[in-house]
Amino acid sequence: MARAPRSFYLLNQVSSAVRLRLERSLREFELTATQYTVMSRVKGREVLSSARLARAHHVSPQTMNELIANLVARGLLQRKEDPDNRRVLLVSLTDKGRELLEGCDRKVDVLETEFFSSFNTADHGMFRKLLEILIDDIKRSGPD
Amino acid sequence: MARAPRSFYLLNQVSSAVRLRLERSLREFELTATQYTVMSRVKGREVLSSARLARAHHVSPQTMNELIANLVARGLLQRKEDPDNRRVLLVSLTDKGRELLEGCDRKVDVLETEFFSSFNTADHGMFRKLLEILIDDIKRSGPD
DNA sequence: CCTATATCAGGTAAACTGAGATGA
DNA sequence: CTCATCTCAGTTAACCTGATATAG
Repeated sequence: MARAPRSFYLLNQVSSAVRLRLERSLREFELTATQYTVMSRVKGREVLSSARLARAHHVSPQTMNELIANLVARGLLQRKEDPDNRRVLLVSLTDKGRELLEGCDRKVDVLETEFFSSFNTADHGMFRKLLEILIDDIKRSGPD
Repeated sequence: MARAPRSFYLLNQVSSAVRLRLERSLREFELTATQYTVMSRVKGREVLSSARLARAHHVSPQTMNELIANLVARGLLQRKEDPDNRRVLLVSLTDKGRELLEGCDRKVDVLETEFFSSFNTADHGMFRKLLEILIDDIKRSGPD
């Protein structure tokens, strides 16, 4: 009689499978899952600083800077001085970046639909609801 | 009206929060989350080869070998020839490894309980059930 | 002076590919 | 001969800490 696996273990199985599939899907765009996530976040907020992105992503400012520099070098992101604060460099998508991201999004939409295909509508709604409960708790109890 | 976030995004938020908390909890034992996962898997199966571990963990044999070599060097794992096949090195926990892992497990138990504290019993059961549905599907549709 | 932002330098763990040796 | 296992060597993306310069 084997003990029931940890919930952390189950969660990790699922999310590492997602990560693997995502990396594979994005390979044709020459984007890693991390880069895709960053670009998606930039798209959502329109303009924001590297430092803010770093906090949102829970990584050090150096790490985010490096990630962004790479995407800037590839012409997918651009940075320009915040008129309100010359110290701050606002990050945004270039046209090329926006176009690439749209291609990725279409492919990831398909991947996501496939991934949850064994869920019925109620299952999927419940899954999202439960994740949102956890996320709320994470934000309340310890964002940093 | 912002679009609802992707389910992949929600899942990633939760699992990266788990990862962060796990890394922090294990720091006192000088184990990374990956190393802890490997040791847990070794504990479960008692004896198995690096190659099998690599497949279970969806990483290349080289990566797993390196990971194991590190833990062997620290006296937490041991390898010895499979009597049935001298090419195969069976990996198992040392006494020191077993002891360390027990300490980790106790701490992770607490962490996990805290992490899911906003779930009631039904929520937690449902969450696990949904994850298990996804895992079954992953195993069926594309284990590799 | 202090804080936040950006950046330079250097380091690590965890992944990869490629190329080999060897036992079943 | 072939296949699986293990190992050596080299590379990468994504993280880290520490130290600095500067804008507000």
